[in-house]
Amino acid sequence: MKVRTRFAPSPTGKVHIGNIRVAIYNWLFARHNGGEFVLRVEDTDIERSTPEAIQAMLDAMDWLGFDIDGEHLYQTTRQQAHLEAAEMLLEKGLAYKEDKGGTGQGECVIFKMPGTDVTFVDGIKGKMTKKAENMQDFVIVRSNGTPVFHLANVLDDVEQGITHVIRGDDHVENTFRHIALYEALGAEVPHFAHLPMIVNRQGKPYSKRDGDAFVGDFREKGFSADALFNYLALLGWSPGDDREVMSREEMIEAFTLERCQSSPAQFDMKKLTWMNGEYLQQLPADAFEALALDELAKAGIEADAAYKKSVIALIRERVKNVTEIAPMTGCFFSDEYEYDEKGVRKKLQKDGVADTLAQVKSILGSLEVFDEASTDKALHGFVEESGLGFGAVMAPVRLAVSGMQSGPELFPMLGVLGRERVLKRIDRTIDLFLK
RNA sequence: GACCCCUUCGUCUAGUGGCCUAGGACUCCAGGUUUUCAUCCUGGCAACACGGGUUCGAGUCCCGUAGGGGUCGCCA
Repeated sequence: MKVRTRFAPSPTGKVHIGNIRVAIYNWLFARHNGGEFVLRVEDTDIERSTPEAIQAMLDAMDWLGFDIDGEHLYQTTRQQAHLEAAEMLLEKGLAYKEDKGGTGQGECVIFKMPGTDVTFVDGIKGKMTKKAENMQDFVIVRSNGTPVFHLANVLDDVEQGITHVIRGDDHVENTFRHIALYEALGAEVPHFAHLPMIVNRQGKPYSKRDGDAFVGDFREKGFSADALFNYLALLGWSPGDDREVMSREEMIEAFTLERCQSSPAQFDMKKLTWMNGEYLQQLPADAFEALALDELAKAGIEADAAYKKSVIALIRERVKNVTEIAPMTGCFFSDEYEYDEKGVRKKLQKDGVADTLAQVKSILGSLEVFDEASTDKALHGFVEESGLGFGAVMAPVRLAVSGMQSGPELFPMLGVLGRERVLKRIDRTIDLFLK
């Protein structure tokens, strides 16, 4: 039988990374087995399942590059079928009506547990058993006539032909009940696998307070979808060798449930950041350029196209996250950059620096051609003649033309900035700090 | 409290009875490269929760203990 897995989110707001990780594992499992991966929108909570929330969820899936098979199933369209199934269970005596707890709200439909132990083999945790005496009957249709999650979920999984239900740890208890439901319904029981949860820095499950755990937040923070996908896939699963940065094809090829961890994993922003940098560095030069150009546009930076490209090439190797690009290149596009205070104190405001900068300015001003090679040669010459150390000359120059203590290599930077800017900035620096 | 589950470096993990004086990655630290910062290279710190078994031999199997998590809704 063809493997078919599903992702069944209730679109009640933002998509949590814990949920998306479950989707990733479902997707990897399906693809590894040449099967299908479908989506079901559990939108029965009318209050919170707004069109916007549904769209946000779909956007997140799309951004992460999920290819979803077939049509999406919206649970609200299935209510009739759910109710008919409940009716059938009632007729067969597998469920009964009762005003549970005597609330006066009217009668609800309650599923009768079969009175036998329930056992299943979890794809991750192994054999799981629950004794009959530890399980209770449960409501499947509310007294207001609407189906409850358990009924809807099971029926829809049957409808969609789901062969493997891979979901969060928090569903383990439900699974015992669901299996009883499948059997009462005369449906084939699928395989189950329960993934442990992701926990926060304190080792606790994510709560609303951990506002940084939504897919959209990572997107806004400049993480690449591929890096996030890869990182999340590795949070609780490993290919069994030392590979970490992996393509989707490699992950699909290596993925098995047996290799999934059965204990919770802690989310580590530092490692995600590292991985994001790896993905950025792996990018072909033109792809990186396009990305960077986009960032500059977002920051409202306008400049000559060729100039922008040469600036981008300068910072290419140092970027770990696209959001660093605009701040890092600020001094190339505007004279209004800030000076690093500490750098000014340590490198600029020292005896002789004014004189050094004046000499550098005159040397650079008299160059026939002004580019990386010529500035390199001229300033090295000056360092030797003057007997000053490299640092004593280069650090003030860097600070003068960029305001920063660190940054791209100095000579390429001078070449890109061009003579006019460089000379003007040296002048200004002397005026600002050395008079 | 009852029921279910989990437990290898700070973190993610490899490990399916001998290849483990426990390997990799992130982080951190030191050194090298670099005019500077970053990159890069080299090295370092750092773990089998605890206690009993089983076995010639246990991180690996069994039993306890401790700690952690999940569930116990006419939520999903």
